[in-house]
Amino acid sequence: MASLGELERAVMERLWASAGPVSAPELRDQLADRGLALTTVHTVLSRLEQKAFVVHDEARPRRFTPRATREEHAAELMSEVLGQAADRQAVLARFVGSVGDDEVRMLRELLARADRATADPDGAGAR
Amino acid sequence: MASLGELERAVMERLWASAGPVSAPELRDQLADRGLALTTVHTVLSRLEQKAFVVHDEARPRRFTPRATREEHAAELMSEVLGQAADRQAVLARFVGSVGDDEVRMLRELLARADRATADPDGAGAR
DNA sequence: CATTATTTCTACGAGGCGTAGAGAAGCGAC
DNA sequence: GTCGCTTCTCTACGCCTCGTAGAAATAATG
Repeated sequence: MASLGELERAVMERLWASAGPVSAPELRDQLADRGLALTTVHTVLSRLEQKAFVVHDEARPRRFTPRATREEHAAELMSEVLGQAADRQAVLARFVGSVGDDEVRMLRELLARADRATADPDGAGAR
Repeated sequence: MASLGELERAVMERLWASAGPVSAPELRDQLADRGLALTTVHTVLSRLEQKAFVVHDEARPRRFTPRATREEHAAELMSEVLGQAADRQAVLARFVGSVGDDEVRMLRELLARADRATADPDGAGAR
């Protein structure tokens, strides 16, 4: 996956933090502390679009939406790293070992849920 | 964590694939298909050292060793991505959902092991 | 010591990214 | 419909990273 520069990341954070689509002028205002010109925001947005991080609608002014949620993006990155590894088990072992107790608990719970979903694909028994 | 360029990554792969420390001339030979000058290899190695990806000994010629194994590195990357996320549970949920059955099995096994380790920190009961 | 191998220092070109101006195009007020 | 403001597109430029390597210094070896 393409990586993001500093400003690109900041813009993505704003988009992710927003409930709905956001226009370039709105982004410029939300990033007012940086004192960016509107055209700068436009440039960054078009680069983010090239990298398939955002899409825009046809409204005027154009409003931009992230292609994935922040969480989807993070999970994609993690999967990508894992997927490139030859010895996935070793990677996962290190990962589980390095992550905090909270995360281990979360994983356990998620795996238990995945278990139920596998045994009962429609989830009928859980409703 | 700093990211790696194309050649930098190729060099790391070579180092990871090697049993022990590797010298610059050896690396040049192992990457012979690229036809690199020895100085190019040196430059890359010193950049990798700046980024703390490798260390070298004091022998002559200098021999280079990765700071972490390939698996440690991958796990670090994954932890880093997860660590930066606000909603880790959501990220982990997506991650578990996107990963294959094999990986889910591995995770289950690893968590079970972590369980035993927690209940029995010295691992005495497992020996 | 002379020659060869290694290491360090410096540099340069390409590409990514932060930055923004110039000019075109759309939109609301009159 | 024209005017003025807002937005959008195109182009550019400087900095930094990375692939690349020469030149010069230093170490090893016969």
